[in-house]
Amino acid sequence: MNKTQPSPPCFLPVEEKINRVCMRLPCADRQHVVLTQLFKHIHGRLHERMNVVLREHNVNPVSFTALTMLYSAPDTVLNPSDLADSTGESRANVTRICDELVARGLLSREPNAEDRRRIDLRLAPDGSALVEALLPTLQSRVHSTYNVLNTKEKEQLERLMKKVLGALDQ
Amino acid sequence: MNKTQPSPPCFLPVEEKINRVCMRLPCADRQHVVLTQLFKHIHGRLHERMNVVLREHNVNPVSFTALTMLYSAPDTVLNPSDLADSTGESRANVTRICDELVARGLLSREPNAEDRRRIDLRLAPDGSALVEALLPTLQSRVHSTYNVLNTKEKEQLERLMKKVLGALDQ
DNA sequence: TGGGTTTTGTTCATAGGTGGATAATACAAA
DNA sequence: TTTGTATTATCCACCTATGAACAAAACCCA
Repeated sequence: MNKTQPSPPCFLPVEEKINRVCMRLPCADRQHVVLTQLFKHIHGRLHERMNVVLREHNVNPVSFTALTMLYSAPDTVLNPSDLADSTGESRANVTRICDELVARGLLSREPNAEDRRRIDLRLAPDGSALVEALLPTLQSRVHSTYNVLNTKEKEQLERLMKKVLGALDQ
Repeated sequence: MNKTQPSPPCFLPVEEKINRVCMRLPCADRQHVVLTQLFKHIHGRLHERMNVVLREHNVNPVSFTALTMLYSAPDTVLNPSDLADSTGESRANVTRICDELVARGLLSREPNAEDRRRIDLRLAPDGSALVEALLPTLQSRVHSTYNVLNTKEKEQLERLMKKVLGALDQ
């Protein structure tokens, strides 16, 4: 059971630079900077890998997240602002994304009967089909990465990240 | 000692949606999707927090990372492609960033004597001063987040993330 | 019933970022 | 030397994302 994990080669040069910064600026906490950079790098790689898979189907990560959120919604219907909340994108961006998805026939816009300010975004059959086709591929080509961790490690990682996110939430 | 960490409120709606997706698509591994979303959300928050601090000094995160990498370099000199590697940005983007930083007098461009294709980017005194002024602020307003974790948990998190990054590296 | 305040979705100007083409230089091999 | 290939930095066209401003509709409360 290894206690210390060797830095992956791609991260070594970055870690060296962090070490040198901290030598010049003793106030900086090396480990905290390292953690932030790790988050940045991992997120970047994950995003890039998703992009490779999605680009083959002419979708970008944000559009795909939107489709997935719709897929999971009751009746596969959401309003643009729900979608903005779910995806973390700005409402302006959601408008643009939906323009494109509607043009491709992956979802439809319908006026909401109860509140005339609202618009119902409904996932079209082609949209459902796309989500069902892509998720397994993402599963095997992106999410499978986590299988370097054993069950206990995955649980630890989930727990620690939720703790950090909670602290970032205030 | 808590074994399970409650999901922070901001993440609950996302986690619910993930659960519903996985109910409709049993092939999807719920935990892997959750981990990926956690990386995305944490990275987003960290980036946003940094932005708040940096914007007060009219710098964006990429520019600041570039300045920091220069700050840590021997003689505070790097070539544009070194900088692209260090920051993870494209070389085209580095050119644009440096245009701006040079215009603000934070660094200078000098021809490299040994290889005339190269350009030496040298951190100017104002650039050093900016790094030294901003790092402690980032430390207290961003990196301090990690203090919700105790020493052992920080080490665990660092170890687990390095393991994941290593797997993403191939 | 009115008046102000919120919420919703959209538009627009602009900033940020990328891939591909390009010119200049270095290098390697015949 | 010459010739071809690689590398370096830059420029350009294009795509993506954001914040501010806006109009329309809903809400709230005196």
